[in-house]
Amino acid sequence: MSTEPEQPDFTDRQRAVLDKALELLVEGGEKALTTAAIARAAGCSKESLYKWFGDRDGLLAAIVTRQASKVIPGADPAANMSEDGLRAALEEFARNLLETISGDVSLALNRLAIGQASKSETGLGAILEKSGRARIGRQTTALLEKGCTLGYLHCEDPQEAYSTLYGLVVRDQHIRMLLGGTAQASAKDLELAAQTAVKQFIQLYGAQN
Amino acid sequence: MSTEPEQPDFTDRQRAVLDKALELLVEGGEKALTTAAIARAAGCSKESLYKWFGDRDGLLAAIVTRQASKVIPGADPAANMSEDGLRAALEEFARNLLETISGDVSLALNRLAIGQASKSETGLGAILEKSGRARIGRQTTALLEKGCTLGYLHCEDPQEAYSTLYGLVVRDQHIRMLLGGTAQASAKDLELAAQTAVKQFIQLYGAQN
DNA sequence: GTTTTTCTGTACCGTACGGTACGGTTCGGT
DNA sequence: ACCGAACCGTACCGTACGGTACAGAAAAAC
Repeated sequence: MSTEPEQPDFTDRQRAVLDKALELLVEGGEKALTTAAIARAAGCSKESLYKWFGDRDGLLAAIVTRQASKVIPGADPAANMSEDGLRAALEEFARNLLETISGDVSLALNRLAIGQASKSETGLGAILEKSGRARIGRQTTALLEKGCTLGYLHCEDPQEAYSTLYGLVVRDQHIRMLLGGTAQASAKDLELAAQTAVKQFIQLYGAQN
Repeated sequence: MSTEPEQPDFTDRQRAVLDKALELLVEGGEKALTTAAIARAAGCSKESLYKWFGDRDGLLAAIVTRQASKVIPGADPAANMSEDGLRAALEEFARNLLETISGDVSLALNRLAIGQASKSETGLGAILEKSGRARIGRQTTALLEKGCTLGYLHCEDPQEAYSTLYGLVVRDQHIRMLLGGTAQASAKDLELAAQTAVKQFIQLYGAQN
């Protein structure tokens, strides 16, 4: 755990293979993600898969890592912004979050990581957590802090505030979708949900507190 | 879907087998839940398993159904209660919810259902949803409605309010734990989290709104 | 006590999958 | 033109698991 050269970079070819594998995963679940199927779909040999990724677990980890590395940086902290700017940024965060967690790719990856959670110490969940959720979390937490220093928000612990915001936005949608329930409805509903969540958040953490 | 004779009742023996199977599931994940292992642990033959439950999917469904049937009714709607009584009831709901979702059994069952979500139309997720989450949801929604009629709360849509309460209570704890992250901390933190969530909820939906 | 049903334990079958071996091919380097 | 590395395709191996068959014990029926 001390010195990890940690070569998370793959060849273009390997990345393409991982993308193909992810495609398979999305449309067939984990059971469809056999080494043979991946090799066939990606047009490579099983031997190459094992040479590149070690074993099946390594392959799964690579898939998750690769996708997690794709998360876009998102909007900047915005040097000086208005109160409405903050609200807009929060609403965009909420919209993005809802869109992301209801996406096929996100659902497939989360299902995969959750399925592996009990066995095998590869820790896909940790990868998802660190590369995906935590990163966007840190970003938004910084945004909240900014809102605090600008006097728009009043919170003692930005971490805590972020957690609350997350809860207000996601509610039980994520677990519902993971369990296979009907996907989040139209973009209209999504927009409305985002607005409602942010309104409630500001009601809790707004400056008039 | 119209007429479901639906014989969810099993022999005592069969129930014992299902409990043993659940035990296996909890401590080993789905991969440990082989028919042979269940038969060995429960002291019955594989043939009996197939006779009683059809096939493996039927067995899994039976496990989930059985456990879902165990959810305790919880506190009554409480005929006439004080405002503090409402708050106490809400806090108890929050505590119970956090305790439940962080329990080994709940995590194992949710992981199982999520893992099966992509394939096989057995719909374990639907069973969990209907028997577990929805039931307690309806109950608490009724509680919120009561709070409204008593004038303690001010909400247009109790369903919506319940959803918000859920989000405030659970935040991202559930998905974090499903992904394998460290379990919820001490009972002290749990109590504090419940109180905070209810306080925020009342701030949003309290009568002074 | 005999018969019939239900159960256990074990052995068995087919299949699917993870992982490996190997011959043949492509391709860049020199 | 030649060499060697990387790679493809396929065949192969071992194993694990879902599901079935069967023989004998237990127990219930009569």
